[in-house]
Order: sequence, then C-alpha cells, then structure tokens
Amino acid sequence: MVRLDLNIDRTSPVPLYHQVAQGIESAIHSGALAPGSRLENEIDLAARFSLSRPTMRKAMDELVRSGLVVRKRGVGTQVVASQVRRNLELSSLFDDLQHSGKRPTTEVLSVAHIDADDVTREALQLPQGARVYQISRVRSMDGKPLALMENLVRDDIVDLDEESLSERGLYEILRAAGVNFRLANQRIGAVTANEQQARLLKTTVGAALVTMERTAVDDQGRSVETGRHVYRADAYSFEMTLVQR
Amino acid sequence: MVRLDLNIDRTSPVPLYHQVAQGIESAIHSGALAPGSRLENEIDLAARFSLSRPTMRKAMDELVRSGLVVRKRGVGTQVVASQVRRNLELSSLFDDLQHSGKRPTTEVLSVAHIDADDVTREALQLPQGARVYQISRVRSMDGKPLALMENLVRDDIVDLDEESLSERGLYEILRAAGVNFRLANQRIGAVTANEQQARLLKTTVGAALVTMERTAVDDQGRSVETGRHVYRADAYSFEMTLVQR
DNA sequence: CAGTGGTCTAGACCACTGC
DNA sequence: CAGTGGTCTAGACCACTGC
Repeated sequence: MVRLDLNIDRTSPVPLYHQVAQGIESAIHSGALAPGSRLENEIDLAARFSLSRPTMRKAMDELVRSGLVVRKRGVGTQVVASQVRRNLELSSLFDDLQHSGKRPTTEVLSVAHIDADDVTREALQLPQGARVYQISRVRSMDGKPLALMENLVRDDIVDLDEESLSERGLYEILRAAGVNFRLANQRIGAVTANEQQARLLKTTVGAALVTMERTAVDDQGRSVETGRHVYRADAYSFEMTLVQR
Repeated sequence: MVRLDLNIDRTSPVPLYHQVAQGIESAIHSGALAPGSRLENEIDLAARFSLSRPTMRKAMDELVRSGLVVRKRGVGTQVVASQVRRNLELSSLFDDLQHSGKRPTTEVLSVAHIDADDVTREALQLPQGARVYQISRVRSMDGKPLALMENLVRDDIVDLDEESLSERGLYEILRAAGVNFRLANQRIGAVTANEQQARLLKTTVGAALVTMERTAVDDQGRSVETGRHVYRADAYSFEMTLVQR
C-alpha cells in the first residue's frame, strides 16, 4: 500500500477531481504506484487531500473508466498491470498522428458541393433536397500513403475548399467553426484493395485494408459529418480499452 | 419540451439513478422523447421524481456516456438523432450472437496445456516457467464459419477441456469460475486469409479478414486471457459509439 | 439577466468481502 | 466483525449561453 502524494491547486480552473485523477495517473505512469499495488481507501484519500468523498469518488471513476485501476466492493482499488493503453477517442486520424509526433500530410483529391443522396441524407438526418460537401483525401506519413478518406459534411456550418483542407484536418476546421463534437457511431471492418484503392495507397490489388465508417454528432445533436475511410492494414490498426459498464 | 413520466421503485435493489436512466432510455426508444427534443432541466426533473440532484445527474451521465443525449452548459439536454447504437462492450462473440437471437455453435479444434512463450507471458504478466491453456476454436452461425479464435488462458483459475468449451463460451466458463471481468485492451486490424484460415472459414485464400487481439483483465487486476481472433469480413464488423471524454 | 449544466461539500446508510 | 466501495441526500456557488 503506497502513500500517495499529490499537488492540488484550488485556484486552478481545472476541476479538483480531474487534478486528482491526473495526479494518480502520473503516479502510475512514473511507477510510484506499481502495477498490482493497492491504493488507500477513498475516504482516507479524500481526508488527506481535504476533499469531499464525492469529489474523490469522481476522480476514481475517471481512473476506472480509463482502465488504469479496478475496484471491488469490500476489497479495495488496485492498479492494473501496465500495458499500452489507448482509448479510442473522438478524434481524427490527423489528430492521432500529430499527437504521436509524426508529420501527417494530406492530399485533397476532390471537394464538391453536391446534392445529398439518400444514404447520406439518412446518415446526416437531412431533409430532401439538402446539399453536402463531398471530400476525397489521401493521408500520408513520411510520404507513404496511409489512408483514403471520403467524407460527407453538411453545408450549413462552414464553407470548405481544397486549400484549407490541405492545411488543416477536417475536424480542426469544423471545431474552429464552433462545432463541439460529442459522440460518434462507427463501424470497423476489412476489405481487400481494388484497383483504384491500390493505386492511391501505393499497394497491390488484393492487399488487406481496414475500413472505418463513422458519423459524428455535435453538442446540438446535429449529425455533422459522415465518412468512409480505408487504411492500409500493414500501417494502421485501432486500439482501444473497453471498460465494463 | 416533453413532460417525462417515469415509474421509480424505491424498494428495488436497482439503483435509483439507473432506474431513471433506463426509464429515459425507454422513452427515447419508444419515441415518447423524439430525436432532437429537449429534456427538462435536471433540477426540475430531480424535484419531480423526488430525487436529489446528484442522483439525477448520475442518471444523465449514464445517458451521455451511452450516446443517447448530448448536454451543453447554459443550454440544456437534447436527445440525439436516433441511429443504430451499439456499444462495444466487454463481452465475447458468443455473447454477442446469443443476445442477437442467433444460434452460435463452436467447434473446438484443440485444447493444450503448454509452457507460455515470451509474448504470452508478457501479455498475461506471468512469471518465467508459467503454463497456460492454448485453445483453438471455430465459431459458426447457421453452419457458416464466422470466426477463428486462438486464446491463451492462465491455468490457475479453472481447468479447461474440449467438452466444456464446446458447450459454453470461454467467457461464460470463466465467469462461472468466479472471474469478474473489468476491462480489456484490444486492437482491431485486417489481414488476408492464408491457406489454413481459408480452409477453416470456408472462404478463399486472399479474402479479407478482420483481426482482433484482446487481453482481458479481471477485478483483481489479473490478466486472465489473451487472444487473437480473425473474422470473415463479409460476416462481421465492430460497431461502437464513442463519447467525448 | 434568467436559465442551464458543472463542481463541490459534509454528511448518512448500506452491501459486500475476507478474516 | 472491520474495512471497503456503492448509493443517496440537501444543499451551495459558479460558468456559460442566449436573449
């Protein structure tokens, strides 16, 4: 059982529960809290940091949901054996790669302002006659093509053109236009590369590709964007930590 | 704005916040709360159901995390436009298929009690010299092979043999042996079928397969099981709802 | 400025676990 | 039986939004 030490700043705008969760997370990643070790009980922890128990619990909940600790009633809280943990987050491939320190580049193949077909209208919950942006892009890393992306975006939020899309990720542009993404429904599967895909991804016809279809919803409940992406399976996979509900 | 009516049973062992969340979920699925509609504010709702505000909030949090509603400070809570929602849960393919009303069958190809290799020892956090069960199975539905599963299970929890595994899912057996799964780290990718895979899955060499590698952790922090599964891409994909943290 | 969700406190009672 | 996490109450103050 390790005695935990945390710095908590009550003047910070960062919520106390989040500061605590981050502090414990750091202690786990630094090794101060070893895999398998037990944490003090939440009542003592709350008292030691001069926090109310609900606030301490909220911090623990955050750690449970991120998969760093497991709790058992009547027993206690344990640090999970370390492993590469990677939550599947509501972000884009562009964000993913940037955060990992890589330098993604994007080639915009086409941007069109078109009538939405039935499937798109259904996915984006748009009325008959609505128009959308249709975007095709290739994303590369270190000059090697990684993903082929086709997106359909509602046209009543921001104007899209080739120039801005080649500089910034689609999600970055939408966020800058005031869109706060809240959730996404997605499906991951596999296909083999057809001739066009093979050419654009510089691989061979028949190569394994990971497919991802996603529709993203913002804080106003609007379906903002839907897309189908294919990734070279030898260069990308989806990692996630699932937590029991 | 819809006036919500819920039945709450204070004598039930089901937590109040969960009863409320379920009640609202039912109202959404039944259409009583239409997609896009606004909910009453949480303080009024709490008062109307004679609940404290924290309890009401906990119910709302549950709905947010399941992707049914979105909230915005200063504005309110909205029902998300309906869509097929399917959380990626901590369950097995066997559970998935059973819950969907299908009849999965399992053919056990082999069960062996072997010395764990380095990769397995690393994944399951086992000491040098540890032994594990190695299981190979084919899962089919309506007689059509769907998935090829190789699992490695620590051997200090329950004895595994061909007979029990052909009757019950691995997870079912482990749960019955007292294992409470809490989280899993998994990676989803794609490959093309090799000769052996093609034969067992009754498909062709070169067909697209979805791959899933998973390590599952229980409430004692033990890595109980690690496995690599491949699925026929024309028969299975992973659907999930991601919620912004 | 009124209305909304977000954070936080200081408790109470309970269910479950392992000895 | 002692120790732990799970649920619940009844408030307070605040930040943000849209008019």
